[in-house]
Amino acid sequence: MSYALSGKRHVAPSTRRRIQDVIDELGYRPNAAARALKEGRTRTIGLVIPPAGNRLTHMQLDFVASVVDAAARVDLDVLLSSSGGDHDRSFERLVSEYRVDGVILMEIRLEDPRVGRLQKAGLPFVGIGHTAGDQQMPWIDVDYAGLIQHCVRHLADLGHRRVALVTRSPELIAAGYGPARRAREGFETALTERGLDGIEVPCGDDARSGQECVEALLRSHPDLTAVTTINEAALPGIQRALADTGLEVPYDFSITGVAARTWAEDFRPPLTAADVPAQEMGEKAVSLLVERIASPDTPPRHILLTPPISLRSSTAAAPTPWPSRVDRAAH
Amino acid sequence: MSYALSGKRHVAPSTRRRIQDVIDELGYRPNAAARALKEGRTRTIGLVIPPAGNRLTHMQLDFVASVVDAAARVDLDVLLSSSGGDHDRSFERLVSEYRVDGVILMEIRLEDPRVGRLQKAGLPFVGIGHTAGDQQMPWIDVDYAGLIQHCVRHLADLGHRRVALVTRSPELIAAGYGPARRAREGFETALTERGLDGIEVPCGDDARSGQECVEALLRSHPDLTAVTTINEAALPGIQRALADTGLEVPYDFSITGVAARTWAEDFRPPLTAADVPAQEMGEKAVSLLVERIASPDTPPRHILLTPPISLRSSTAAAPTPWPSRVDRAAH
DNA sequence: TTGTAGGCGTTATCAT
DNA sequence: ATGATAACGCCTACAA
Repeated sequence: MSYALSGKRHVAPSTRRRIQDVIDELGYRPNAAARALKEGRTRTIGLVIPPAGNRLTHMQLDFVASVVDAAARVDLDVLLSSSGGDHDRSFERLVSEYRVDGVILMEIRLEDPRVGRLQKAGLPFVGIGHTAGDQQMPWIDVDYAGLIQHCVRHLADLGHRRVALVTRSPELIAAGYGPARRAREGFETALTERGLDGIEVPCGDDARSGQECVEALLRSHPDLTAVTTINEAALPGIQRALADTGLEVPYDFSITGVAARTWAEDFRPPLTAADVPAQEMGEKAVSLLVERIASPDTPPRHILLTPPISLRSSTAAAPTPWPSRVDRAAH
Repeated sequence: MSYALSGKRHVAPSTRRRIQDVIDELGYRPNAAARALKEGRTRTIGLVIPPAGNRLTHMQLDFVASVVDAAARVDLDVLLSSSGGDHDRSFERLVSEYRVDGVILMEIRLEDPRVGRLQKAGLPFVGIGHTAGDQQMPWIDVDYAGLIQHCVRHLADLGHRRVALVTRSPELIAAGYGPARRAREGFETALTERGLDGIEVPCGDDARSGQECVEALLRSHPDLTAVTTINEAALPGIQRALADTGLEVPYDFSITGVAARTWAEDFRPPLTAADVPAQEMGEKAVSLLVERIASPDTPPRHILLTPPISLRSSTAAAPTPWPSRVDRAAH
């Protein structure tokens, strides 16, 4: 077939013309599978998302969208696969049938069997999140420990003495979910450092859980004056529970944490929080993967993102314990 | 190669054993591209999502997740592609390089060039949403017209005389976005039918826009007592604008519309709304597509979903015009 | 029951 | 400058 006219070698205008006519007449379209077979690569990357049961958070959604975007920019297609749950077949197909040139693995667990699987298959991949061990793999992660530590310090500086950390669901924690674990580390570090009282509570990824969780918290710890969280989906519920209890943010109660920018800005009042740079993560993940595909034997790079904490309006000085709520009227 | 032992024909245990040994030793793994080339199908479907710029709504997200899920259940992979914006190359690759066996096309416009493109390519597809013309294509859609009509009737029954329809963004409407158009039809039908005053306002897909939009609405139409909407992303803003104005839902003001179940339930108070059955739509879309791929010449089926309107707590009798807000204290 | 050959559509190489 | 040919890996029909 005289198809080397994809610019590879020189061709006479007349021939080019003739070929074009044939293409038009026969409605010729190139076949990706044949090309993939010949070239040994698919120009497709796999994106492994958490199972659909656990609905994706905004952060994750933004991340997926930005991966698709970044991939499209370098002419890569994205094959979606949810792993975990009952359809691990999908993941297995991805890694074992040469369907993709590389994989982006979301929601890595501290001990994650998928990592070993990918390594055994020799398929290039980058993780979103990192495992506990020192496994040789490239990853991108958000520095939850540092961020939460920073948040708690901020609260301590404002005079809060007892703060709570609202983390993710019990199941996720039990499964060894990195961000939850590392948020805890940062939380405890800051607690010790500043001599604060802290309480950590797991919380489902939805408004209802957030509400119940904070209600319970306020009942059991009436002296609580601040919360920090990595659970953005719980935020509307947290807000609601506070409002229902008659606590006004930030005068009576401070909130801070890490969340997608939209959520932080949509919070009322706007949330003092580290804005997870989902867009940036998506772009970096793709370029890291592309790099990895090109040279699989380079030592893996790690990118730990520490977005700045945007000071908005959800944190303020701790209410003075006694007499309490009238104080601020005096200002 | 002697591995028609994928169950096709009978094979002696000894041979099978021998082959298995070789497989293990060489680390043989089947190659999807080769299979696709031979079989003439890819076992992959394409899912065309709106461009990442416009962040996906929860409805859309739920839909994507359920498509991935349903596809996995029948061992199909999902190739993601965002169309519109600047990366139409991605869409073009999808339709013209035999990368997928069929396509699910989200966010169909009333006049949508992609439909013609797919038809010309002879690629099976199903649309989420339908075009204006009588184009021969299978689709699944939500009956926005009927739903909004129903919502307005409900408001009329409750005594509301002037209601607003909060629709989607001006750009989307200008682009001929079906749901916006059809919501308008239903709105106007109900208005005429019941002799109500109505006003339709476009609104961006985010909380901020929702808030601004309702604030403007309340300024320009002080006698407004109810809103119906198809813009779920605007809901938090609508809620906020009302609260800021001191209007209590549902006593002073009623809200209803169509939204993902989560949003309706998370609304405060819980929203009387038609819950978009995203999950069901995803499953149906996949099975419609599979059917279509199997027999492309069958006349295309259409599925118009009319989910029931769940009566929750965001609608109530219109406040009596004069004297107004004290009335309900008397109850 | 098992081995072998040919072709799916592409592209790279070799010959013209 | 262009036409012919082989090979990527899988599947299947046919031969042994």
